[in-house]
Amino acid sequence: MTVLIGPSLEDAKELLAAAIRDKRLALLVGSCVVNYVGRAGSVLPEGERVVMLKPDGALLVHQKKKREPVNWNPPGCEASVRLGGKGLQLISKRKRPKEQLLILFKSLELAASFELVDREELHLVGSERDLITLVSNEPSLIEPGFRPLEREKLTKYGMVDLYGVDRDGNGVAIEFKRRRAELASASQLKRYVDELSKKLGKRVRGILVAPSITSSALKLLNENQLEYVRIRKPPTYTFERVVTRERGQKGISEF
Amino acid sequence: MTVLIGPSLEDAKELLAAAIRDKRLALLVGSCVVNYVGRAGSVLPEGERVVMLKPDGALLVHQKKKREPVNWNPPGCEASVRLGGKGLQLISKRKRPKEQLLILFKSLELAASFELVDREELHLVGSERDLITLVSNEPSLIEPGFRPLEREKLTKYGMVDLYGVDRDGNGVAIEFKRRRAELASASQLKRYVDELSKKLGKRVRGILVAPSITSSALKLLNENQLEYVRIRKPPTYTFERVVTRERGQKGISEF
DNA sequence: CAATAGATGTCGTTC
DNA sequence: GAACGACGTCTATTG
Repeated sequence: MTVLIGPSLEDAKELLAAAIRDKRLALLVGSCVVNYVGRAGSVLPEGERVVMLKPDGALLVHQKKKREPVNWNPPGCEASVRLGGKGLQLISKRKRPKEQLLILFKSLELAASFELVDREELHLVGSERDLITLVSNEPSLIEPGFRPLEREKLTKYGMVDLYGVDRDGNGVAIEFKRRRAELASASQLKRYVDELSKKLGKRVRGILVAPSITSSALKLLNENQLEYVRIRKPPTYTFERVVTRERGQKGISEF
Repeated sequence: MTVLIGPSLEDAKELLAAAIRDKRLALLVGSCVVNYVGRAGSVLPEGERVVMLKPDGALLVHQKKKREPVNWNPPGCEASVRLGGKGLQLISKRKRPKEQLLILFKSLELAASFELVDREELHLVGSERDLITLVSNEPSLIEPGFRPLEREKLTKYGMVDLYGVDRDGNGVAIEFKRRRAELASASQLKRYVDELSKKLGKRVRGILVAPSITSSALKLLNENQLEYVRIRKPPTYTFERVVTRERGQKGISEF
């Protein structure tokens, strides 16, 4: 660990150069101008920000608000540092797509580098994948007689989360959402069902499984004879069926 | 600015408490365990990370790789700090949706807080909005005789980027993408066109405008009599038309 | 607040 | 590398 408080631009340059060379994480706090050109382009006039350069080449510029960096470059980029007449330049280049981020420091409050030791990875539960696994192992949660056949079934127009057959032998395409389903999800399901029923030459039902749904998404489902099954989030995991009636009215029946 | 190098947990707690109280940005580097519960849930065993607490309540936990924080809480959250038997606890709570992030520091290499002075905002060019403005001001870029009528036209199933009429009086719905158009964009356009033609009771053409398109997205367009117009990115801004032919063949003609 | 869609989205996975 | 979709997406905008 190296920490410089209120360093000169020269000293900060040395620290940065060493951090890049030794693949250490660098933190800079100071007044800078930021310039980006690539997929889009941006200018950020001078102000005080926090800059983080990671060993994998990721570069973040954070203002004092927001979760998102105001400017950045993703992992895999090459950083270099240069001392020019206008200040300390930190340049990060990306090959494909070609992008460049230039941070020009006018002054620095802090420059530090760290050898972060971290062999751990995040363990996350509650993703869409978990939901699909749950239903695959307990298909009756969807409806009695439902038999899953294929997970991530590839169609010409995208991948169906779960494909199977109902008790009558109809195809069933299921799209899962871990949060409230919106128009895009209903569109997505419709796209799969259209393609599958055409390809298989038989009736394919489409079911959207989500904890809740927007009214227009539900309407889109109704108008296309698609179905919605509500699943309550863990640890409850209750399933309900929203019955599609004529004229887009809806009703809920548990089973 | 306050900087503590290798501080005790007690000293770090004081610094953090003051930073929260005075709405200063805090930076912590040290060994910690991170626990999250909310929309999903996660556990991250002990390791060295960088933690950033912003004055707006945003909280970021960064590992040494990736652009994304491994855990976080968005702006608007309430942070508090506590010294327990197991270490220094930094707790961040969100009201809606209810979420909680707990960072438990075992040891610290650095604790610092800053009063960032920054009145500047990012100026970005090259977004989708810029593209729509360009075409609105120069409609012939789409085709001769195209007349834009409404931007962000609201339909029952979403907003059309640009709506207008062609030289024959047909409706024209245009969807813009600043990058390569994929299946979702084609679906989106189809959804708008289906709805608009039904509502208006007349033929409504659908045009997807993008710098490039995936083959399956183009096929979906073709199969639904939708069109694709290629636009080269700035500073070039050239338009080409990809002619939709029978049987999904494609051709390109400039004009 | 809900809904909708963009984003320099990023990231993982598969082909 | 291209395509496709999830993400604790985040963020802005509009009703």
